[in-house]
Amino acid sequence: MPRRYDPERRQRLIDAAITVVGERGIGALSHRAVAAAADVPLGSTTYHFATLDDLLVAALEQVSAEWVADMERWERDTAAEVPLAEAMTALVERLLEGDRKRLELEYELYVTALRRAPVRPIVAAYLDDTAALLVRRTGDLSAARGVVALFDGLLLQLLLTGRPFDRAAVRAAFERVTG
Amino acid sequence: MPRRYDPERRQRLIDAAITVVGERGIGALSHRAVAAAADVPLGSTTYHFATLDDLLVAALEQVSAEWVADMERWERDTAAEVPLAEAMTALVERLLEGDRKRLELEYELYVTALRRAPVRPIVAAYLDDTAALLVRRTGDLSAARGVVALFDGLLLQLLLTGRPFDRAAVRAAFERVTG
DNA sequence: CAACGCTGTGTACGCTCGTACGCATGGCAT
DNA sequence: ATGCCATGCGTACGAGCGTACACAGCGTTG
Repeated sequence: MPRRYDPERRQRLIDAAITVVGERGIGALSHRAVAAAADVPLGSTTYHFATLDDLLVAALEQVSAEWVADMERWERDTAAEVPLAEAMTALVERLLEGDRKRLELEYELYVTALRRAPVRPIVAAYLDDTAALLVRRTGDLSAARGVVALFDGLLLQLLLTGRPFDRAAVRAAFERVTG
Repeated sequence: MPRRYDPERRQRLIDAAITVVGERGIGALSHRAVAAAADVPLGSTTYHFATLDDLLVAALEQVSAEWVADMERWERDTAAEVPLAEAMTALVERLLEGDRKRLELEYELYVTALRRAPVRPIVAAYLDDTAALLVRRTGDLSAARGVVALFDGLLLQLLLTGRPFDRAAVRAAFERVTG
């Protein structure tokens, strides 16, 4: 294979890692899998990311940043008059209709943080950022955290059971917690 | 090693698997790790559980069953007059003071179910059983599911951030959702 | 009491993996 | 123009893994 000049190599490896993890789970992340997905030789991955944890952290940081940016966009685009419960319900519905693999990855990220210290700050930042975002609507930080908790719990339930999305039930739950 | 007659072998392997998974995570589960933890030869684990998934499912079924039994005991021992929000808050507090590894395992079980089909029924049963339990208090199934969602979301947040348990905030959240 | 079959044991094969390392190459600073 | 060093590439090593399998011992059934 001819040597290829590739100044974006590092970023492309991160993207490939996200693809691998999104499609096959964090457990399937390996230097080799990423190398194959990015179509680069094995040695290249170990050059840019000496250990597998480095690669995992870089990938999850990007996933998390994109997720938070998404939430910020959502908050900005939601009129202040819309009741929070309604907005949250619509958000859950939109997410479930979208890329489920991405949601699964998000929650895999959560649980990975439980066991792997280097991942903890990423999740902590996500939780803080999201709560800070919702404070604009709830006015109270504890309440915002409660909304995040309900949001995560409901999404997990819906993903796990595959139960059809019940707008009324979800909205009722959010109404109680945001009321 | 002399042959040992051991009619409880299978159960002891399951217990060993739970120990391994609890201490080092589901990713660390292997025939060899379980064999070492149970102090039996490798061949024995493959005899009782032909594939690793069989072993994982058996272990997680037991974990889940114990968990549900715990919840049932808790519900039975909580006087009907105690407001649900107060009871839930006390439960969360008790759990956080207890064995955190066990909680981590519980949520690892959740996320594992997202990717591994054989584990899904276990989690689905847990969710159904827990909601059925709480219906006795809420009277309404959707509301019960909402309580479970908030419960899981809050526990995850507290485990992940390591933030100190804030009884007032947790209770306020449950009070809102339990109306 | 015999033989069948369930249970227990040790070993081996083939695979994937993380990681290390030596060499090649060419962009860029000088 | 040139030389340096960041980057790219291929390979190799040792470890851990799932799984298969042949053989050994003993409880049970007839």
